[in-house]
Amino acid sequence: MVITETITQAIKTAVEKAGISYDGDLTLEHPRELSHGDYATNIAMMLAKAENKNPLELAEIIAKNINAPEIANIEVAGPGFINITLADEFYLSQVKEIFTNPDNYGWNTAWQGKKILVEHSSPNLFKPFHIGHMMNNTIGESMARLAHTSGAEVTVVSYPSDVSLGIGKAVWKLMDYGVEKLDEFETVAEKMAFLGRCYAEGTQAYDAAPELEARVREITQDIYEHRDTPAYAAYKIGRDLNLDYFLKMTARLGSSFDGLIFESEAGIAGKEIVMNHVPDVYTESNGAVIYEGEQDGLHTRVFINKDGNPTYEAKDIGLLKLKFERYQPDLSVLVTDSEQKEYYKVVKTSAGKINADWDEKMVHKTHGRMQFKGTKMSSRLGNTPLVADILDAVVEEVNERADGRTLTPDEADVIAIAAIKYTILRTQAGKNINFDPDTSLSFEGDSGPYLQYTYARAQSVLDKASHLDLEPQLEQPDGWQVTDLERYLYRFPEIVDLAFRDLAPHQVVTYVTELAQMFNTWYGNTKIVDQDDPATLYRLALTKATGQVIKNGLWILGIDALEQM
RNA sequence: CCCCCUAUAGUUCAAUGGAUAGAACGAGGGACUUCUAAUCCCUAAAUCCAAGUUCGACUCUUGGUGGGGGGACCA
Repeated sequence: MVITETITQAIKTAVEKAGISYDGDLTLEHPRELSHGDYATNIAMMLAKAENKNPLELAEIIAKNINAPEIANIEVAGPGFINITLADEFYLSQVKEIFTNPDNYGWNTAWQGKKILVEHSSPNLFKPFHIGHMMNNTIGESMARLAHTSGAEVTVVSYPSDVSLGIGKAVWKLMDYGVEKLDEFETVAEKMAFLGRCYAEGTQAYDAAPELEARVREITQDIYEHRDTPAYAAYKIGRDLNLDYFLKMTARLGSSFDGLIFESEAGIAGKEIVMNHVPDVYTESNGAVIYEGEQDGLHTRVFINKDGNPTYEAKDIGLLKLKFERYQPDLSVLVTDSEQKEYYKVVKTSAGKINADWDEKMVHKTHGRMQFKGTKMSSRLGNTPLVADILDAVVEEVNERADGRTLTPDEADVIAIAAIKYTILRTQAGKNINFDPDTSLSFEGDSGPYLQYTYARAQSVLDKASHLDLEPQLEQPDGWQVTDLERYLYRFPEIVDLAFRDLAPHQVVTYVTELAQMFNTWYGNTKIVDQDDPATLYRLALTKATGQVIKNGLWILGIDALEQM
């Protein structure tokens, strides 16, 4: 049985023995201070009023009746907390767990046999891959990995925007420059930057010159209908370049996709569904088909415009259908920018009236924005930092900091990505991040590289021990003083479970950072490898266990651990 | 005008309604002949304002103020 359940049961039994009937929930938490114990419950304070007793006295009575082999000590403290300290054998048993199943330590089976679908990193082909996409990718990838820890079968999809008026504008600009201009750029990144410029400049030109509208609409239609025209040919070139670049870039960041669902596919499916549900779900208004969100406390949105074309809303309905048909998920997670929050509520609510699963089995998670010193970025204006540029800059910074070490280009890349991902994931998803490339990216203290460094440091210790023929041993030596590490390691599965339930990677960040700090402090005042000290072997076990938990935590964050740095 | 989100050290972030609000950066002071100093130790420094609920509030409620997002044919 999981330790939290064991203790919860022991407390419930104790409450019963104290002659109190109570079958509500009770909170079991880790006290902020390790000196207060490993778990604490506020049950006495909660019951005191109803029982008309002093909370401290009540706590004493309950505490006396709590009994479990895993518990070493129970104390009543503060306003009526019952503090529980676990037994040395329990800590040891958990370190053994880590050794038994290292690569899956922390995972559980709550969703075994079920399917979870995650959609993230959906690009707009022709728009550059900028920092906002990186936020989405980082957060989405981590949520997908959290889903994996639950034992579920996880499928990851992306939903590229391959048709839109905006793309028509970009293609117009591309043709205006001449498609052959693409050949002037050597690297793919430069070609991408150029296409991004076409998108921004095409939009500007369109806004400034109304006479362009007819031509742009024609191009857009060429794309929709795959007409054999120069515009469609130009579009194909740009689209394929972008898609290829997108897949390579996300792979570099550590993501892969099991499937792509294109906006053009979803549009066709969506229009049909929406039309089939007029007037029971959607209604006609001013020539358009809308959903009246006011009936649900939301706002009205247009699903099919007066030209008969599906808007993004209808496309999202089509997307839902395709997702549920193709993958039959028990839970479908969508990760987008928070600007789509209110919008998606309308889509989701209306979708639920067509198929209840589309609402009930669907979770929309949003992430905040990167704000650059208060300036909202806008990819449309083309002044947004591109992921490629940011990575280059950070890699350069990493190499400067390497300070005598030899880093391979891959290692520098992995460290740079860790630094960026950490800044994104440390904050609760949904909140905006104030990003200043000069100061936000840290390589010291709370940072991705700090975690990587701590892991590498642990490996280095193990390495040294190994050369001395010293191997970790799972046995607490006589007179062993339990360390903070042991009292923290066993919490990892709890943290992972909590983080999955809320799809909140930042909880993993916080935990792994604290664990790393504990390890480094321990490292600082303990000589781990000491041939004359028999406790060395158990210290090596702790070192190995800690490294493993850091590595597993980093995996959830989508950050690679380095064996040395 | 309406709806949603948000406000914590100088800065960037933590804190299932609990005990003395934690880290990191920056500032000041220390620690490498010893397992990796991208590290560690010490010091100073914070809950937007006003009411309310509660044994107990950064957390919940109401009203302000500042910031962000959204509000019919963009995505």
